[in-house]
Amino acid sequence: MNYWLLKSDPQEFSWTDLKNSKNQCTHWGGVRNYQARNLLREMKKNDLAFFYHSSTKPQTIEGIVKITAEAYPDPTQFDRNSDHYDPQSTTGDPRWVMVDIEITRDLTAPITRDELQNHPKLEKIILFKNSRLSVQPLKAAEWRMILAMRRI
DNA sequence: GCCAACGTTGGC
DNA sequence: GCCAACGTTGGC
Repeated sequence: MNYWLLKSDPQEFSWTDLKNSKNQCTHWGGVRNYQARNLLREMKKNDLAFFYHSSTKPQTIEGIVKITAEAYPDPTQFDRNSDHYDPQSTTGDPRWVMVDIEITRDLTAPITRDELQNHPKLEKIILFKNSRLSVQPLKAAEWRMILAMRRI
């Protein structure tokens, strides 16, 4: 079992959008960064991830999702009309992938970036090293410490 | 709002 | 293959 943090700009796709999606499930893709792509490929079914709102104030962990489908080609890379269109990617050798996620639980309240930063033992998480990375792995211990910030 | 950091692109 | 230039993101 692996643990992750997935960043989403709520103006593009928010936790509320996910809640309102059919079966509270969605494709999670549009990633066009190799490091993030490689991490997506490492995801296993039933891995858990925090859903994190980026590019907003305050930035927050909104809830927990489960990986329901492992990496498969992201169709938007072949769609000329998509913002994520990549003319250099081919169906024979697709460059970008997505996974499927589904809500497993809400938090009692969102956890802000400030709260994470003030936690004495979370200074090593990737969020504070490379805050721009849109898919971030978390150690099991880190995951538990973050969860413990909300008694759920 | 500014600017540093990051990742990508392109000229050579 | 190097590195300058560029666009974007995010910390402050």
